[in-house]
Amino acid sequence: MKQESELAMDVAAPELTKQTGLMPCHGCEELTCPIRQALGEADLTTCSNAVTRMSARAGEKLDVAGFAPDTVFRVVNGMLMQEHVSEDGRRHIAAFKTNGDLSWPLPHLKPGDIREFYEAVQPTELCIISVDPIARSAPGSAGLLKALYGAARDEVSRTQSRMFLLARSSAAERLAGFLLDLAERTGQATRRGVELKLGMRRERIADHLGMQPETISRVMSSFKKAEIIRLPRPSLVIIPDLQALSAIASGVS
Amino acid sequence: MKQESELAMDVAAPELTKQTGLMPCHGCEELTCPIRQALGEADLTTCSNAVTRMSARAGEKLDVAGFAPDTVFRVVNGMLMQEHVSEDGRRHIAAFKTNGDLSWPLPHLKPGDIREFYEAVQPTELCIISVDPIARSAPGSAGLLKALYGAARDEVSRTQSRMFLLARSSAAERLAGFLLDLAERTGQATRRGVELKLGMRRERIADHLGMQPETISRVMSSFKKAEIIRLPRPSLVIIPDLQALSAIASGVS
DNA sequence: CGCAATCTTGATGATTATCAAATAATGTGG
DNA sequence: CCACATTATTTGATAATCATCAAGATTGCG
Repeated sequence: MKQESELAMDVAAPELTKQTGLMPCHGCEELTCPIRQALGEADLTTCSNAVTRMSARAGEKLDVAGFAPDTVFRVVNGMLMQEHVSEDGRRHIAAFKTNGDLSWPLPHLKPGDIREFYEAVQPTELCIISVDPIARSAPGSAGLLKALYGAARDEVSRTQSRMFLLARSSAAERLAGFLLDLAERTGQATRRGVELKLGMRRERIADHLGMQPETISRVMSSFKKAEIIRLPRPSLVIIPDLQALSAIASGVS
Repeated sequence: MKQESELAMDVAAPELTKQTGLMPCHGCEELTCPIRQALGEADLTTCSNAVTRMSARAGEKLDVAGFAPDTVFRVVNGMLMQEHVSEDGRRHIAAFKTNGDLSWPLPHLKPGDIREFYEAVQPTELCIISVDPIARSAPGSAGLLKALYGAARDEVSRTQSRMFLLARSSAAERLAGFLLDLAERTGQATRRGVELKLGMRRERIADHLGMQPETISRVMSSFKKAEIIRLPRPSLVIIPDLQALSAIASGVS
């Protein structure tokens, strides 16, 4: 059950690069971003260091320990893994965050608690947002808080669904659910079916689903044999029939 | 793995009783309640049906399906289980909510989705709150949203810790963690140690931890034999040394 | 006190983890 | 672009953990 502790944690001193310019969100086209919406054009200069836009190359890690508790991350594009690691090296990936997703750093509570990291699966751009200064000064602050509250509520719902999955679903159900989730978010519809590029290794999928990489591999093979998916390469999944996968995910054995 | 579907779901048409009086929070002493704080004394009459106080007897169930998406529950006292049930009867208890805890109803998404119920473990009083009308009209609305946002963020953290537990911990670790959590929230310090009254059956603990009741029983027995706990009755746990339990919870095997 | 529900314990089975190769994919320098 | 080294994935054999089934033992309640 225990995993080897990767003590060489290899957290790249965030080589994330600050965006040029000090006016946050100025000229940003992300219209679904709650911060962009709350900051009227007029106020783009008022809290110049409340928002930092960064980019991360595939594989880069960001140690979240130093961030204030009012911080929110927003993934602009690409994909970020939200990783939780315990003292003894056990690992769980709480979420794969993509386009427009928000993420809240886990507060560091007692010693012996889990630590949080973010790691880019693909080249990723993200914004690191300090909520407090914006909420204090910006005119659209009420709307900002409302939007953030709604987003946090949505996150609660998602994590609760995932708790159910982790508590009460079989290996096949978990993997089917994961593939469906990713397919909805990043899949490309083709004439063969939905094509899904897995940017992460089996080990990371296992960490997300509370399993071992060998089990991921075995279930993948079983799906392939049952022609639920095609698997031209380990990192490319083609789903001819989403409903078939969906049936497996919801436990129609 | 599948559990028998309890089709006779036995959801008592909420026999919850509306509190007398239409002025929400009037005279309410719950000073930690974010709504109570946001509603100035002056405005207690403005949104008279935004808050409903109810009480539930032990075992009563509340089907949450009818509530608007801006609803929040707040447990005043007692204990409420937040249950998630799938079509085929598999069940997960997302949380045991106690004093002052907030809970947000899970939105009902697609068919085949999990359904949510709340069930009182003990006699419980709770407030059912419609956020929108208060947020629109009350003067302390900014503070309300901020408090709710903070509470939702905390809930995200808790559920993420629980995901880690469900994904990566053994049966003994899960149960130890559960007993610690309850002990902190409802335990009574005595000279023998922390005394913990379990108001729920083994089956419900199992539903919370993603296990079977027999396994709960076995792990309990093993704790008893190792003198980590004493168990005078099935529903009474005495923890002489919280740290011993804590060590088990964090995987010091 | 006696019944019904709950809990405990034992025996067995299913699922998934672990260990160990073998195979396949990916990247690199010539 | 190819051969090779490296890393990731797959597959097989076996073990551990937890679930399931089936009695008993307790508990709590009327």
